[in-house]
Amino acid sequence: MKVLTKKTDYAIRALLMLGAKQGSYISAKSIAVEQDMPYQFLRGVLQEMIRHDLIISKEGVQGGFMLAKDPDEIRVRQLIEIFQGTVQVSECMFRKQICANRSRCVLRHEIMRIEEVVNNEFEKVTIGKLLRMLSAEGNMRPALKDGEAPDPQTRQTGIMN
Amino acid sequence: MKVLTKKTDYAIRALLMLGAKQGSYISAKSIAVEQDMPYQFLRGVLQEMIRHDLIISKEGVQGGFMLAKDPDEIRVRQLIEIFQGTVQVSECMFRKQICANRSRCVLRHEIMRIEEVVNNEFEKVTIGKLLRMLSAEGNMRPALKDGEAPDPQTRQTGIMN
DNA sequence: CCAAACTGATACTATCTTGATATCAATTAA
DNA sequence: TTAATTGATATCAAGATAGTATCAGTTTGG
Ligand code: FES
Ligand code: FES
Repeated sequence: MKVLTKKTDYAIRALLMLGAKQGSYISAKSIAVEQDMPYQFLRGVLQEMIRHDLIISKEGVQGGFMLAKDPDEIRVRQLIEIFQGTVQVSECMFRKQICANRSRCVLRHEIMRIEEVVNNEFEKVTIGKLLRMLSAEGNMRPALKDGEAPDPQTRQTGIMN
Repeated sequence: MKVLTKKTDYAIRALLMLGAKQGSYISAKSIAVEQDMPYQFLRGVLQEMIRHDLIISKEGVQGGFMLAKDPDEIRVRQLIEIFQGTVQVSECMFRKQICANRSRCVLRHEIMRIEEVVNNEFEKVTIGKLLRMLSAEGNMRPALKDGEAPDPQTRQTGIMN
């Protein structure tokens, strides 16, 4: 079971980059290069976030993207909703035979409670919170220079594979 | 985001049927018919559960499947693990640039905590618990007779669509 | 003004996961 | 002995996710 898909993953990381340089426009290309994401794919993700008013854009030379709101108001929960849809229990359980009364179904009840817990937790995690953690712990890394290979050390330690 | 896949869904429902008639062998066919599941697909699910010692089987005429343990010891969590694998946060986040130190990463920390909460909750839900709820609330329904159409009333009310 | 650096929009392809089917051998009860 | 059953496995279909390509429109700096 995968909690975060690539789109959500890329979205969060892109937002963190924008959050780290608030006030200036950052191009999709620079994000893609620095964070090693597929350019066109990332662009789609960014456009989706524009539609949801999380970021704004400027076209043309020197254009790019910028946060549209306070990082503390951008919640991972919303990102998950945007890119992965709301949590669904199962297409269904217990069709005909069982569960004559849906509202009283235990399993359904349990699962909806769990769903709520998960949502509440992701609600608490904001881009702002993540940004503060990153800067506080000095985890921010310099971008790769042109043609430079990613540090293999980093690949193994700092990263979830 | 889908919490339970078809396999887990079918597994739970099959186990409930077995649990409702403990001590006798129930054939895959009768489960498939009664619960309206694809026969061969269900068989795969049942075999997987045999491999994990949740049920036992008897071959040949009058053969079928039977619970291998107390319903209270069959946990939805284990079923999810069997059919959907353990919860994965994301294939990865924050590769090169960010998260030099994986163990200190906020997001990772948050997500793992959430994962634990979810697992704990599903751990509590057992087949036995579900069985008791079902019988207590009179939710058990008679099987469909040959060629009989599912009650449309039931389709709309008793069921999660 | 024009070329280059950008985003907007959208269509397409590839890959992976899930869901479903099909087949054949082995077993067992009547 | 035959029909009902499971064991094992191979294959296919459908859907979701991931990634690519293209072209039109906008902006800026020379
Ligand atoms: S599981 Fe759907 S109503 Fe009970
Ligand atoms: S998200 Fe992977 S280590 Fe932080």
